Amino acid sequence: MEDWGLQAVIRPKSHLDHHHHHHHPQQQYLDHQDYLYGSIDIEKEYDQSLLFGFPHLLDHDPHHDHNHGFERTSAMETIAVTDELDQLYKPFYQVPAAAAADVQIIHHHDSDQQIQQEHEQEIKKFCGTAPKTSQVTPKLKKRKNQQKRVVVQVTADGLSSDPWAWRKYGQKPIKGSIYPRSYYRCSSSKGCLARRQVEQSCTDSSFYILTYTADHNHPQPTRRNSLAGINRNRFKATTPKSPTNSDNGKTVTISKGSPFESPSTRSVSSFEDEVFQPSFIKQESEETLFYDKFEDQGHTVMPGILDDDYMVFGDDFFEGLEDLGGYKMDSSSYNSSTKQFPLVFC
DNA sequence: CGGCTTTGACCGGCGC
DNA sequence: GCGCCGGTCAAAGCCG
Repeated sequence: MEDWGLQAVIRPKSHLDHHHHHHHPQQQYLDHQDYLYGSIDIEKEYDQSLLFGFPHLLDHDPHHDHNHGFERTSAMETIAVTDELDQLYKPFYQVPAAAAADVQIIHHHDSDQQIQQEHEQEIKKFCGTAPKTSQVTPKLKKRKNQQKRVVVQVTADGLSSDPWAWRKYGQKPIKGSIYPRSYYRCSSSKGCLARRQVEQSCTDSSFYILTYTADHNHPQPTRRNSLAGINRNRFKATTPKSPTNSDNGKTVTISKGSPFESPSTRSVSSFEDEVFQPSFIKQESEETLFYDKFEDQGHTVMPGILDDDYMVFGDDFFEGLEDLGGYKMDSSSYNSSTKQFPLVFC
C-alpha cells in the first residue's frame, strides 16, 4: 500500500487576532508547487460539525474550553484555539460524501480515539512540538509519489519551537513565490531522513511555512548540536558586511521580517534561522515546555521515534478534490523571462 | 577540525 | 526530445 502523506496547515492564534479579526474567516490557500489549498468557511463548518467519518467530534462543544488554559471567546477564535485535534479534522468538514469513503478507508485500522491521539502525535513528531493554538486549513494536493508531509504555518516565533537540529543543504527560488525555499535535513543522525523546508508565506510575509517530510530515526537531538548552526547564523545575520563574496553583490542580507528582493536572487542569508535568535534560553524553555506538556497528557511518546505503518491523510486522498473549491495557480501568468510574478499570488 | 552555510551544478519528473 | 522546475549534491569557505 502506498504511503499517504499528511497534510495540515497550522496557523497560530495570533494570526487571527491580528490579521483576520474583522474578516470573514474563509481562507483559500495555494502554494507554488502544484499543491491545492482548499477553502473552508470556518464559522459555518465548525458550527455545523459536518464530520464525515469522525462522529466523535460531534460531541465536542466548541465553546467549552477543556484544554490547557486557552480561552475561547468567539466563534472566530474558537477555531484558532487549543484543541489541535479538532483542527486536524477540520479539513474534512467540507469533504463531500463521495470522498468520505476514502477517509474511512484511510483510517480503517483505527478507532476514532486512536486516530485522535495519533494525529496529535504526528504533528508533534514532525514539528517537535504541538502548536499551542492552531488552525488547520484543508490542503488539497495534487501529486504523485509522496511520503508523509506536514505543513505548518507559523509566525517567526513559531519557528523557535522546533527542537530538532537541522542542517541547511540547499535553497531554491520557487516559482510563484517571491521568497526562496530553504532545504534542511536533520543533522543529529547521519541516517536520518527527516527533512524540513522553510519558506516565507507569499500571502502573508509574517508567516513562515514549514514543511516536514520523512521521519526521524532517533530521539531528540542534543541541544548543543542544534545550537551550533543557530549561533553561527545569528552571527552572520547581524554582521552587516560579512564578506560573503563570490556572489557579486547579489547576496541579500535579510533582517528579520524583511522580504526578499527578487525571485532571481539566489543567494540569501537564511533569514528563517534568524528568528531562532532569541536564543538558547528561549529554546531551552520551549523544549522543556514541550516535554512537560507531553507528560501532562499522559503520553509516553518519544517524539522522533515512529511507527512506519502509521498513516494519515494522504496526498492521493486530496487528489480527487481539486475541483471542489481548491484553487490552482495559473502558471501561464508567470513571466519566466522577467522573473516577475503577478501580485495576485503574493 | 568539525559542523555549519552558501551556491552552482546536477538530476529526475513532468508537460508540451 | 526538450526545457522547466523542485529537490539534492558537493565543493568551498566560515566559524568557534
